[in-house]
Amino acid sequence: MSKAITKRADDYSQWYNDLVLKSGLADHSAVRGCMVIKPYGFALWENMRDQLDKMFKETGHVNAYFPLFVPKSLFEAEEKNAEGFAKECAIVTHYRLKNDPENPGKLIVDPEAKLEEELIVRPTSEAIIWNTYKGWIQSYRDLPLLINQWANVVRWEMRTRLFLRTAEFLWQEGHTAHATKEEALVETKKMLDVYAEFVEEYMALPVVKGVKSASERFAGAEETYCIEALMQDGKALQAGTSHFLGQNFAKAFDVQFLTKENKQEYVWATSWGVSTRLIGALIMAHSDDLGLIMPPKIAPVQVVLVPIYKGEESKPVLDGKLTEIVNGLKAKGIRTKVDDSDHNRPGWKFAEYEMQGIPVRIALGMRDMENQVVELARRDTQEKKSVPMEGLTEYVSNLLNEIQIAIYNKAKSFREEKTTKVDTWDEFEKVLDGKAGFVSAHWDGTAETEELIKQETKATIRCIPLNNEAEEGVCIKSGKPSKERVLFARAY
RNA sequence: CGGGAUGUAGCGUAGCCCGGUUAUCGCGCCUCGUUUGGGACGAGGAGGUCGCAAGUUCGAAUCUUGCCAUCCCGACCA
Repeated sequence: MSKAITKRADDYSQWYNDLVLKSGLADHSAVRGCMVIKPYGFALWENMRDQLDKMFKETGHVNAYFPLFVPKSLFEAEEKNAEGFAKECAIVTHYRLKNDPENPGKLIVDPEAKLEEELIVRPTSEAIIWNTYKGWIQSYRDLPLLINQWANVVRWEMRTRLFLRTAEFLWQEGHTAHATKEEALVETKKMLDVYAEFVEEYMALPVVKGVKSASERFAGAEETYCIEALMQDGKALQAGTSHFLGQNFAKAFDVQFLTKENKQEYVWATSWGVSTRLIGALIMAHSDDLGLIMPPKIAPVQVVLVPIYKGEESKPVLDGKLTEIVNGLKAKGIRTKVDDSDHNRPGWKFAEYEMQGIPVRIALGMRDMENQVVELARRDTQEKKSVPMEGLTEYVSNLLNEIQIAIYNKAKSFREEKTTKVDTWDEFEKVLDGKAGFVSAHWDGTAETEELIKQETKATIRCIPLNNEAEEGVCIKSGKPSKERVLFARAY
């Protein structure tokens, strides 16, 4: 019975959904718009989280934790931020249930237990954090304050999608305070670089670093930097953001410090975050019709070993050899799994671990024992070959690195092939509807034109790339002059 | 919240139009045995408020009404 799933443009959503469910990363939950992250999916998230955490610490940040609930009065303090999130908040209004007098055995919300002030379940933590920072910052000596938190947040989206847009999701959010604008800007860009490095090096996913147009900016930010990735259906995905918040939150929460010169000044702020959405990006960018493809550096299991028994007497022989191989791999820090269960046959196991995207599979049978080889299959290219047992650990270790690079290069050439420069409106529409992907085009810089383009084509400005070259041109829509190209795409 | 579709076992489904035995089939699950180089085979077995509620009827998975949920398309978004 085949579990194969097909990736076609017209049912990409279905393909994606099947992949998430069948690979064992996550399940739909009983709660609307939420998901259950299963152990395999969580192991992946832990690997990503640990690596990011390490990178945050290397750049001088420390972790802390702030409350889930934000009193409404704090939430509304920074007006733009509050307005931006107002339409997607879960709100706690009561604190007690009681027995339903009309319905024995059932509970109702106790109307007596209404909160005087509603609590907002954080959709992001700027408000509660800046309210706290107010008490922590008095002097320039308290700065910079470089704090990150790993947390869950809730955004009551109309439409949800596994990993990409769930009502509750896991993320990290960094919130920093600085004495000067320049320093805060450096921090904003530094963290964008950290994200780009993580996503490219560890997730093998090339990204475009850029800055958002005003209308795509984070609510309450002066400038939003982002990394944008391209999925296999030609749609773009925002993979991470880093915001320069100016003094907006400092002013809203009255966070001032005394400078060396004994002057009161408002602090400068940044915030930055990535979420479990990155897992969605990983799935959509690398997978094929056989299932997931995990980049070795973050794969929960890097090598799976499958013995192929033949008769009772083969078991101790093969098990012994497998233990030896596994010990060698483990000594090199390689994450392994041995599947010696006898209720599934080898063919079943092969298909199953391909679905899970385990980068390397080693099969060992009596035939191999005679020849002192193993059968080694790599997930990304589906190549199979016999490799001598002698020097196997070294071979596998090198292969994992090679696979990591190969996956990245594949995704990168895909993106390059799907990035098109266009100079006319006709061409613009044609590319979006046919080839899709990123479209690099001139834009007059106005929100009106941006909105018009969005209305007519559903394409948005993903970003203004940071490494952009100055180039004189005319806007594809309005014909007005433009100094640089921006990146358009349809997006998730 | 607008437009469309769908709810039958863990999953996928037949039956519904035209009401009538014990609700169909496949996968998965459990037991025993034989197997194991690409998703094994045989025998036996467990598992169901047919989304919920009300109505019509001698009788409802099937007809009617209301509600709920899910998915897809819009608006919104990490």
